[in-house]
Amino acid sequence: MSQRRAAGPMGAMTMSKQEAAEEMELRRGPWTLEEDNLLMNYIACHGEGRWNLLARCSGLKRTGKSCRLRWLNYLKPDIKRGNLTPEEQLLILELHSKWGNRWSRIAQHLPGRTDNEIKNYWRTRVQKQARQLKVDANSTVFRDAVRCYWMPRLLEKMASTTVHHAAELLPPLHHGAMAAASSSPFNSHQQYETCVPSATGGAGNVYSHYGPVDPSPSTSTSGCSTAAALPPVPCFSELRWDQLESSGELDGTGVLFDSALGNLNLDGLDLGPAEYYSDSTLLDYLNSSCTGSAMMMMSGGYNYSCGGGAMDGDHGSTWRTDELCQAAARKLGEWGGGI
DNA sequence: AAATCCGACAACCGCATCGGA
DNA sequence: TTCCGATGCGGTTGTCGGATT
Repeated sequence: MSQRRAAGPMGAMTMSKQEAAEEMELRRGPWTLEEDNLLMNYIACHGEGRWNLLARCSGLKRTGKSCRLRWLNYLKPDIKRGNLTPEEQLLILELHSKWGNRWSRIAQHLPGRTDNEIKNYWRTRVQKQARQLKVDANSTVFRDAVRCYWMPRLLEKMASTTVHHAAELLPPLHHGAMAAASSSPFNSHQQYETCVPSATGGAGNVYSHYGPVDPSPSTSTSGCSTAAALPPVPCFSELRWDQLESSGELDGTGVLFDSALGNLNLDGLDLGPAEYYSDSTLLDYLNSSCTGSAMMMMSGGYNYSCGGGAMDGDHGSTWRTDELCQAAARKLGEWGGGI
């Protein structure tokens, strides 16, 4: 890394010779192993804090600020390295929705993770998705998208990596995250009934509904809460969306797949390429026994809806996998419809 | 094989706040 | 009460390494 100087040439000219000399000696950029050892040894002997004093007395040619940052973000023994787990990601999404960019506050709830790490995660992963969706990451619309899609996916990941009920393994705050995920407007059967578009309206649309994720472990017998019970599912992209003919008309709330554009829409908002949602599934929620689950797919005259108790497909199936077709039919049977 | 692009993350900067003199 | 140094926080930048062209 280059050894940048804090002040430009003109700034240096205004310094005293001594100040300039001191400034010249200050190191910047990546820390060396020797510097790390110096810092760790000093803190081992004298403890944390008093960073400017530390910087002066330790022999490090760094600012106190730089020493503090290096220690807190990298050298501190309880720092957790490696990728964020789905649990941690879920917690970040939930806490950020509550507190915004209060990184240090969020970090307090993720032991071993630093505010810097969380901030970087948000900027590189979450904001990237927002950019792709052409929405502001702090907008209500994006937060809803996170709650409706991202959180359920993380819950699925969590469930797939544990043999126990996910909720039982999580600290209380995670229940909040689950509740947020489950409170999606698409995750309540009651709400669904009021928001689902007409099965015969808007030809060419695909509506999907993510099944509820019950925050309460005690209600797992309903089948709604046990993400762990969801079967392995084929990739969403296997559905060959590109073969669906769509007018793109959206009626009511839900998820629209506009196959003409290849994008998903949420309540009229362009959510970007369908592939982005590839590992989420219409299918797993259809396969789940949750009664609140619902999905609608309307494409070029092939109109299906699940969850409202009706499903018609007079023009034949446009489902692109046998699994999805079977699951839809099964779900439809449960709800009293017919394919 | 070289050049370019891009994601990830460490580090820096400016500002706000705190606390002691 | 005011001043000033120390510390904390969030935004931004720079660098590195892997992927892609």
